Amino acid sequence: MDRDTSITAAEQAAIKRVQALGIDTRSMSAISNVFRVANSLRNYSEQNLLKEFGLSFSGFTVLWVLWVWGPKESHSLAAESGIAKSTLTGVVKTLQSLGFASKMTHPSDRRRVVVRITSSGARIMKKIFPRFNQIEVNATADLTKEEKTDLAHALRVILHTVERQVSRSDP
Amino acid sequence: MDRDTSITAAEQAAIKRVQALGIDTRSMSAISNVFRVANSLRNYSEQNLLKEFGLSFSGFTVLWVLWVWGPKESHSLAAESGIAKSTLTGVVKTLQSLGFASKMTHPSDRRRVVVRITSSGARIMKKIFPRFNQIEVNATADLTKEEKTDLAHALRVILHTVERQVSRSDP
DNA sequence: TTGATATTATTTGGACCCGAACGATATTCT
DNA sequence: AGAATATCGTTCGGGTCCAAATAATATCAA
Repeated sequence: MDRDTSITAAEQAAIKRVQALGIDTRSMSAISNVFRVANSLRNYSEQNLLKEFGLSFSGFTVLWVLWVWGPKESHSLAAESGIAKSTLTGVVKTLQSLGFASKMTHPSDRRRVVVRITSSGARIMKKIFPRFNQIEVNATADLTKEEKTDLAHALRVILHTVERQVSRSDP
Repeated sequence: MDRDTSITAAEQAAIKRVQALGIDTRSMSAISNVFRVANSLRNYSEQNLLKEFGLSFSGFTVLWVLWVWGPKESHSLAAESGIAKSTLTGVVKTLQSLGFASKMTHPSDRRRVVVRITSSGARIMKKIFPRFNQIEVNATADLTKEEKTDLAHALRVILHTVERQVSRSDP
């Protein structure tokens, strides 16, 4: 089957709407489609995979970070997961109630908290992640290897650019 | 300046963690970076632009859809905005309180509701959107025109692929 | 040593987010 | 026409999401 590469009606309407305003539609198309794909895949994986284990996308992300990195302190766990510290408190509470994560106070600083994945959490992760990856494989099934590599590459460039701007406006 | 195209430490750790599990790391890298970029840009634009107008990213998206398409009924407005109908109720309520949107019952079917952008909302949108586009331009500043086009293209292919899968598993 | 300052995670308040249940309205069937 | 069915948007309950305020602990200063 020929793959479908057409611009959606929404994107066409958007371009038409802004073309008189001096908008860079090339950048707009690139970024707006990032949001569309992320949203679509987030919903899809929550519905068709994560729901089955009582996990939200954020819960899955946090668990994934713990699985990849091992035990982590709250502030870096939140940063790595892309959520605020205050949000992390709630997400970890949910993960604890599911038995997938546990908390302990830092051995030398009682303000700090170390979060770790439980063996049950690791077992679940070993089951979920291949299925999550299958969603990733299916989503990119109509791209060639080179296109996938180029896609990841371009997104990394954007990520570095944005992070540089964030850190510059941070103080 | 040479652009930074390096893989982040997080991505390296992730690849190392799953390489023994038969995971397709190429697809993983492509998709996980979509999430990272979307999350990063969403937070950035909320913090540095939308907050100033009392808008959430979702509120901005809904207003954008109304601006592009004109008045819309709730169900299609929700679908086009990528949120659930129940979520839309609250978001529109917020937009109303800001004076950016208004609701009316459908002329021939009193179950339905038609949402439209107000003139104040349109005025705000004309102010916000060029600035939002500037964020998009900055984010993609280190990509060539061709790379931006290819990026949008690849993302559209993914979008079509995912939507096809969704519609197939829908009933 | 004790008071001031800084750095943790948590709580709070309000918005978002979803699916499921609900009530109102339309449509279809007999 | 009247009853059953379908289709709207809203409400509800529970989790996520954030910044700002708070509480607990650690560090610095005098």
